Amino acid sequence: MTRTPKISEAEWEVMKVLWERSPRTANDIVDELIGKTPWKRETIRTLINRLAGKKVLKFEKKGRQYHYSPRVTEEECLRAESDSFFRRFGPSSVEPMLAAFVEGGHLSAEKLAELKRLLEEKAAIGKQNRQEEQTPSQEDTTCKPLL
Amino acid sequence: MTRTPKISEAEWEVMKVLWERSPRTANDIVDELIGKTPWKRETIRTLINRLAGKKVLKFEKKGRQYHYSPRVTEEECLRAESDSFFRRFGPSSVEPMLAAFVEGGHLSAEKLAELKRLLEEKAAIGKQNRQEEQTPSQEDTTCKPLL
DNA sequence: TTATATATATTACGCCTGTAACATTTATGG
DNA sequence: CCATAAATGTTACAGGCGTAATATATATAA
Repeated sequence: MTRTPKISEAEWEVMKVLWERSPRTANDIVDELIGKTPWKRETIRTLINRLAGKKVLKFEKKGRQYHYSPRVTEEECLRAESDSFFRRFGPSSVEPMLAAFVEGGHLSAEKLAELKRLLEEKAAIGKQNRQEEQTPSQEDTTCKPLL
Repeated sequence: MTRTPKISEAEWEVMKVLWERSPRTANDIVDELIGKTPWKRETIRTLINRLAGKKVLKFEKKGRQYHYSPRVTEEECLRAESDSFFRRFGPSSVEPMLAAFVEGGHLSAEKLAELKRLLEEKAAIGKQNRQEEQTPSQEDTTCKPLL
């Protein structure tokens, strides 16, 4: 899928259970989300249908019921959300954002180390690119032009 | 302001011009946004009014016109957005997010260094907190319970 | 074969958002 | 004092989202 359609907040919860494991029947999804959320079965069904409508889920009929699977990966969706966040709030947003993450205390020391490593790695690539006049280095993973 | 109300994407553009400089008259805001956006004057007026309705702008009447100022800082709004992003996408989102930022190539080497420093700093504080058994350290800025 | 259970499909409804048009008030120049 | 311009205020309207209720189709048990 080239461009991931907008997945709303509630819909995202549905996607999460499917990313975790799929294919799954509607009831299976419903059962998992009841208990995790305050939603009625019908609400969850609506979300599933909307996702299917957006073509972000695929399904095949097995007897009387459908088995759903994601048609987009969590990675690409997260990527799209990140890009969107960035477009929306601008470069100056990154630092407060990261600060919020870190201060939220949700990040383990390992995660922190990992992020630091990521930054170092990217800094190195950046430097290299600057000398070599823009070698795109790997498959271009960019999604779409800003705005 | 304890809790920043939701500021929509279009509204955010209005806030940006006010954060840049304020107070400003409605026309001043309009003039700046026409040219930067495809919006009609009326549209921008609507956005201003909605923001005022949300009490996120304050204004004082000077003669025939109002002079608007933000009632919330960009920092606290960004903070709220970051928290929300994080709640929504979970801890596993942070790395892809940061990766997207970095790979987007929007970040200068300086910014990268700054982020790294931030991480180091927070890692140190984290370590300290862990020994001291969770000092909550500052006013609780959390927004609302998850779901 | 038919009633029942169970799965899916259709419809609802109010709020928020993007995007304006139209209406009203008011300061100011004549 | 009054008309006009310029500012503000009111209303609109469709599409997305949260949150369901209701209706329909269908497999299976009796």
